[in-house]
Parts: sequence; structure tokens; C-alpha cells
Amino acid sequence: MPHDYGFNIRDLRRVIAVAEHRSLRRAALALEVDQGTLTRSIQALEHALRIPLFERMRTGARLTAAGVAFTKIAASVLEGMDEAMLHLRLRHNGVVGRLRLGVQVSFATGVVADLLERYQSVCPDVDFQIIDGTRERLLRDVLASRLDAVIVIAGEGWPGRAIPLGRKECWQLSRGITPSRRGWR
Amino acid sequence: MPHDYGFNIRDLRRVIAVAEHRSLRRAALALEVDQGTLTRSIQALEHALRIPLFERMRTGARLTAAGVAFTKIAASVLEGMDEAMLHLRLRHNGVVGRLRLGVQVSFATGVVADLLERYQSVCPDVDFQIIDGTRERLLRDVLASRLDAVIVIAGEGWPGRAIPLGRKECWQLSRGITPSRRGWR
DNA sequence: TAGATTTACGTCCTACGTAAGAATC
DNA sequence: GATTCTTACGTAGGACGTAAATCTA
Repeated sequence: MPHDYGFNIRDLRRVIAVAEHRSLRRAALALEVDQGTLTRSIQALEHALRIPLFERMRTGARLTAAGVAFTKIAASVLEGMDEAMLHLRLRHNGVVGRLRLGVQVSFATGVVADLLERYQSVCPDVDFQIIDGTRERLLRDVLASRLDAVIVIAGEGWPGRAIPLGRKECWQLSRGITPSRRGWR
Repeated sequence: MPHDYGFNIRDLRRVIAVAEHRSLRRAALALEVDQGTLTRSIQALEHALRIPLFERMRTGARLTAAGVAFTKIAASVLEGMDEAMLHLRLRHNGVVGRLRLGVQVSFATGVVADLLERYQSVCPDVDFQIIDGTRERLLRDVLASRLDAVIVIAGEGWPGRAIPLGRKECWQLSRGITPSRRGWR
């Protein structure tokens, strides 16, 4: 269990920026930090690693062999992290996954249709399948887990898991009922 | 190209420690930091992510669903980083890889033998193959890249790439001529 | 001199430990 | 009251920007 490496995510991005721009000055410009700050960051990193990463030249800075290796490491770490973080956030917000939604035919126009369209545009990463049908058919399908949720005219039964479709509750639908939440698959 | 996430490597290790110990207190003990420090770290991270990672209980702390996901991310990032960093350092020190070394038979004992044995014990991660043979045979093989280096009696030719075998140069052999350096494969 | 990196220095912000506070059984 | 997490507070060290210094064609 190795301890801390003495550098942080920011340093990784800075190394990559310098490598890409082949210049501390241009990288500093791109990163919107002072050139001296960047110099110190890179120096501190090289010192922490005890490995020189860049060869300083009159025309700029070029990666050493070790620098190339480290840059690859940094890039792969950052790439994995970026993707994972994005996915984490999306999942937490419930905007990725699959949502099979049954809609009673009589709702296929008007407010509900607008809402569904809006949801799709807000959450493009949700595989959003709308199935229309009769009330009974939809209720049967959602019971059998062939649908994740349905929008139907209210009736008897389903006291706890049904939500009345007022304006406020519509919003709750699009934020609370998501493919990744407990009870919905 | 996302910006900084507002946390660093240390934070990842701390989250994992808390998750493993299921307690801020025990994790702080294991990490040898103050409990308050750990609290602040985790809080800051949760705030940066805008996602709660732990559910605080009287008996300790337990991962939330999002916390489980994040912990997996953190573990995989750290694991990849640890391995890569180890490999980077080994490579930079020239102690991993393959070194095919030809040794003239008349050197197969004495100082050279001791040196080779020492090198092997210092760099156990080098796949170190010693091939003995006549001077001409070895020179032919190293020319044809079947060997990475040879130790032979000096003669004509090879002015730039040959190193006299004084005591100092012997050390240069074990530190400078490595499988990963330019010109040697 | 032009174009590049490095260093000096003062400031500010962050992270830390100590220690006290709150919540829950 | 014991155990656990949280918050206040003062300090020390790190990171930053400005600006001057250095180096090389």
C-alpha cells in the first residue's frame, strides 16, 4: 500500500499540457496560469518522482523518454477518471440507463407529450422507450417488469407506488423515477 | 476536457480507507491523521462531487450507493497508478527488461563473473541472459542484434560504442547499459 | 535583443492538529 | 456516559502572481 505520490490531478493535467504544447510558456497560456507557477509545478513533480520529465531547450521543452512514459500514465489515469466521473455523475442524477415507459394512448398528446420530449432532450443518455397501449395492458406489463413505469388514468389499487400527475409531480417523475433507482430496472 | 475535480490522490486513498474500516475514526487511526482532518477531507470531497459518499451512523460510516461506485473508480485509478508508477521507476533505473549479454569465455571467471552476479542480485527484474563464446562469434551476434552487449578483449574497430573495463567503467556497465536505453534492445 | 525558462518575494489560501461541541444509544 | 462524527480556531506550509534574473542563439 504505497503512500501518497506527492502530486495531484492538477499536476497530471499540467504535464500533459506542457507535453502537448512543447513549451512551458504556451502551456501556461492555455492553462491560464502564470509561467512561473507552471515551472514550479513541473519542477516539484520531477523532484517528487526523482525523474526528469522534460528537456529544456531554447525553443521550448521536450519530453524525455521517462517523460513520455509518465505522460502516457497520466493520460490513461485522467482518461479513466474523466469517464468514470462523468458516468458517476450521470448515474447519480439518473440520466443514464434504460427507461421503458408505458403511456396510455389518451395521453399521447398534450402536456404529457411535451414533458416526455423535454425529458428526452434533458437526458439524452437515457435509452428512452415509450410504449403506448390500453390501461390494462400497460398495468399488466409494468407488473411483469416489462415496463419500468406507466402513465395511466388513476383507478383503484397501487396506492403507494402511484404518483398523481399534477405539475409538481410531473417534475418529480422526470427526476425521481429513473432506471437506476431502487425498484426500477 | 474537464477541469480539475478539486480533489487529489490522497483523498482517494482516504475514501478507500474509510470504506474499508467502515469508520472515520478507525480509518483516521490507520492513516495516522486526526479524525477531524479526515472528516473535513471526506466532506470536502463530497461537496466537490456534490454527491454524498457515506452514510454517517452512530456505529461508524457506511458507503452510499454512489459511494460504492466512487470507491470502485478510486480503487481502479489508484491500482493502475501504483502499478504504472512502480514500472516507471523500475524502467528509469534500468532494472526491468531483457539483457542478452555475451561474455568471452576467458572472462567467465574472476572480476567479471562477480560483477555479473552482483548486477543480477541488484536488478532481479532484469531477464539476464549470459551467452559465452569466442570473441568473433560474440561480435557477430551483437552486430546482428542477437545480443545486446558483449564483453570481449579489446581490438580494432568499435571506437564509439565500446567501453574499457576499468573498475569505474564496470559500474557504468551495470548502471548505464540497460535493456531500455537507446541503442540497446 | 528576442524568446525561452527560472528564481525572489510577498500574499493568500489550504490543510493540519488540538480541543471543544453535538448527536445517538 | 461512552462512542462517534463534526466544528472552531490558530498555525504552518504550499501555491499563486508579479516582477526581476538568467540563459542562449
